[in-house]
Amino acid sequence: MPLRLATWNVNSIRARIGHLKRFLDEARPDVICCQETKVNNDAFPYAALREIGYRHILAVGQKAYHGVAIASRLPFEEEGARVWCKKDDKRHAFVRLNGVELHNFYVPAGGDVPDPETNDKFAHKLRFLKEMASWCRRERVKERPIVLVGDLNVAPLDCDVWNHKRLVRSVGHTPVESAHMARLLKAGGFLDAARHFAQPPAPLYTWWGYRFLQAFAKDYGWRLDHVWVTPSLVSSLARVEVVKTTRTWERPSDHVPVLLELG
DNA sequence: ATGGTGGTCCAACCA
Repeated sequence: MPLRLATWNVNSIRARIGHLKRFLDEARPDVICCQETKVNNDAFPYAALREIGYRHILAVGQKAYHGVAIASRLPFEEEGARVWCKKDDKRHAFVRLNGVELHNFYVPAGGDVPDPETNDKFAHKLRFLKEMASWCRRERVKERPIVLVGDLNVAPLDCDVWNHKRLVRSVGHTPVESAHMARLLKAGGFLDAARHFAQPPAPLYTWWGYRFLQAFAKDYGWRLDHVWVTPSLVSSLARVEVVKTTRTWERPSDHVPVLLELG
């Protein structure tokens, strides 16, 4: 039975609930993983999602910042969340469904200056990626059927940003971040599923910033949102699609959804 | 070289 999964940094699930419902109606994933929900669990829009068939919901939220959620048409066989870097800032949730473990991450953005000595946010980001890698080794992630998705806030390849040369010193695309991500991929034995279908040097982006108004029109994008699978799931990979159209909707999230289909 | 916008929640932080 095919399984359709989506990941989307919605940049506030309450501000984006209309877009989220529209996307779910059009793309019809079985499961959606959201990041930056920016809402406490007691104010989470459970009813709006249950009304359209996503009856199983795991919200891991807090007020104003961060927050992740998983909403599903299929029941969860297990669910949970983990604290990373000893900061309980709601950046991870996981469920098991159809025998597949699904991990939803929101990696710290890292601030403006790519120097861990002077910028605590950048140091936190690197620590977070390192801790993810040691978790992969400790939990023997590569031996299990796992899908890891989310806003990982790193565009690791030259063709993951609109201008590599110009952005190579910018947070999100520095060599040190790309190296951390490469080690994480290796530690979990993950395949970067989006790049399985859109091989370099094909450009592929999931985020176009708000600050420059023409960013989307000029395709000044970054690939910050990722869908990875462990080796036992590689043979069932059917499709990955970046759904750019949501970025054209009124008052959009700066990120767009990524769809993953396992056949 | 700089600043630009958007969300949360009403000042200032984060992205």
